Amino acid sequence: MTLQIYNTLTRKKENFNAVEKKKMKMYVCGMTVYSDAHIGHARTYFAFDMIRRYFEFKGYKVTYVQNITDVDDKIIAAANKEGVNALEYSARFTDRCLKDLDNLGIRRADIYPKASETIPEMIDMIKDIVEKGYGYESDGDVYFSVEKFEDYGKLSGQKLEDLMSGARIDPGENKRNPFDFALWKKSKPGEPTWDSPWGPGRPGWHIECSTMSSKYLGLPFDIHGGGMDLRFPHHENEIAQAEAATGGAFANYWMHIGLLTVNGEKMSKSLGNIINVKDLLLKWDPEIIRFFFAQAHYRSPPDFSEKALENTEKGLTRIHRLKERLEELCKDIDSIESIKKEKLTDDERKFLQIIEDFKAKFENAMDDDFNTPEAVATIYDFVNASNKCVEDCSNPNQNICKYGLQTLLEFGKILTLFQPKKGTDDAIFVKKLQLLIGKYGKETDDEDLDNLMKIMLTLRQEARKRKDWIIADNIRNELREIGFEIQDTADGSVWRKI
RNA sequence: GGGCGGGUAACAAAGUGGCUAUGUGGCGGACUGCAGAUCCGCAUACGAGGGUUCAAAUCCCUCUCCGCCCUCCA
Repeated sequence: MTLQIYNTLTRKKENFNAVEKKKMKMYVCGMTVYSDAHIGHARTYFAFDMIRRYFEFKGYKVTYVQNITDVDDKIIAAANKEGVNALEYSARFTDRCLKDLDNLGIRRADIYPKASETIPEMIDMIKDIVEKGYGYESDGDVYFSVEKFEDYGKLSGQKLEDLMSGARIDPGENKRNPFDFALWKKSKPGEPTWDSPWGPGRPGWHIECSTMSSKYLGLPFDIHGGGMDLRFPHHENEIAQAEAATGGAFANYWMHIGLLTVNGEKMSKSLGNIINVKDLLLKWDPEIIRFFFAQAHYRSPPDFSEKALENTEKGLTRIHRLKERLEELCKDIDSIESIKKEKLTDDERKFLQIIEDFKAKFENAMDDDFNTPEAVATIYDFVNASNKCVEDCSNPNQNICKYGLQTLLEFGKILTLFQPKKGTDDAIFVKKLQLLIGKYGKETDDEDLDNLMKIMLTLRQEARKRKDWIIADNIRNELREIGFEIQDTADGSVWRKI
């Protein structure tokens, strides 16, 4: 199956055809940097990270550009309130926002162009637009004339007259049509200002994306994306500007990410329910948050809640358990030897088939417009089938286990799973274990986690032998409290960090 | 008013003209000293009404309800 993408422009799923063979060039509208990154940003950039990863998996060389809007009304307002320079202010938040997303485990784009560093190119594009008759100057401002651009409305599926009927926008004294939008804004006191053929001023919002995308990717490029909210007017205007200026096509596929809600409500400043990434990370493992995103299709609006994260965590743990189980089963081998089918037992052949099914189904799901919920379901199918298989075989073939593990890791990586955890400090666990061991009358200054756990489990095993279930259960509970889960199996007790 | 997208079991969330989605939760069983993990089994679905079809939750029509966008927003 070939990769299909739902294109907002045509409102259909289309086969993906790259502009340049085996390359994928993607531009995503980035953050306006005047406050910390929130979970809505996270959801959108998770989606594009996943999309980029899947293209890489498919063998594409990806160029991913995500702009930083660092010149904007809200930034200026916030900076003025604090009495600092607007560009310094936005530089500070650029750093903070990108770090928030780093901490969430979302991989960075390849290029983060800033509006403030692309002004000359924007002025050039505005000049082209005006020269070709699509823009006009009006008292130091420059506007785009939507009536001149025949295709205006093609992305959002609206005609100009439709827009007019429900218009609630300010006509604007200098505009010829209420839907005309600013390409260049005349300088006002207290604002960052650049010189231009129309006098001092600053760029309008929409022009930066038309300019930066074409500057870094060339036209046309493959995918242009952003949050659902940007479809109109932002993306509509971007198309108008770029295609008016160049006369050619802009982006081939438009992708829009469904907006996240919080406890069933739209997330907004006025409702006061904005959840910052920083705050969320205080309580939740980033992998759980990312996996929560993966469980909803990128075009649907997921509803965020603590309950949802709790459920996500439980499911994710099952996947991790299988991963650990397979790791244990194939720990003696470094790499897979070629698997000779004719030499396999029935059970082994069955396991191999489970893995092959998993591969086919996972890729099919992802090829179908990045259907991550279905892809996740194939992971669970794989988990269930593997668990059963491993249980049925007394001594599973290590090569096949390794093959299954590698497949799981490879697909997990596309969904951003299994990233190395950030320095969990063992020292605190060591300390707690030493104390617990002391409580049961043994002293140790051993600082090796495995050794300490071995001591604890031996203590418990002795209690179990003399059927002292109270001590045995206490030890199990106390270990759980300090972060270790104990399971008694036929081959003895095993532990894992919670 | 215009545009877009939805209504699936307790909840979340895919899919689809006939074949178990999946996860969390619930019930029963195996295993266990108990628990946990794991496995097996069970229950609860496709907003309403028409139509097409051998067969529709899936296609068509009508109705209804919900969300988002049309103002800054990922």
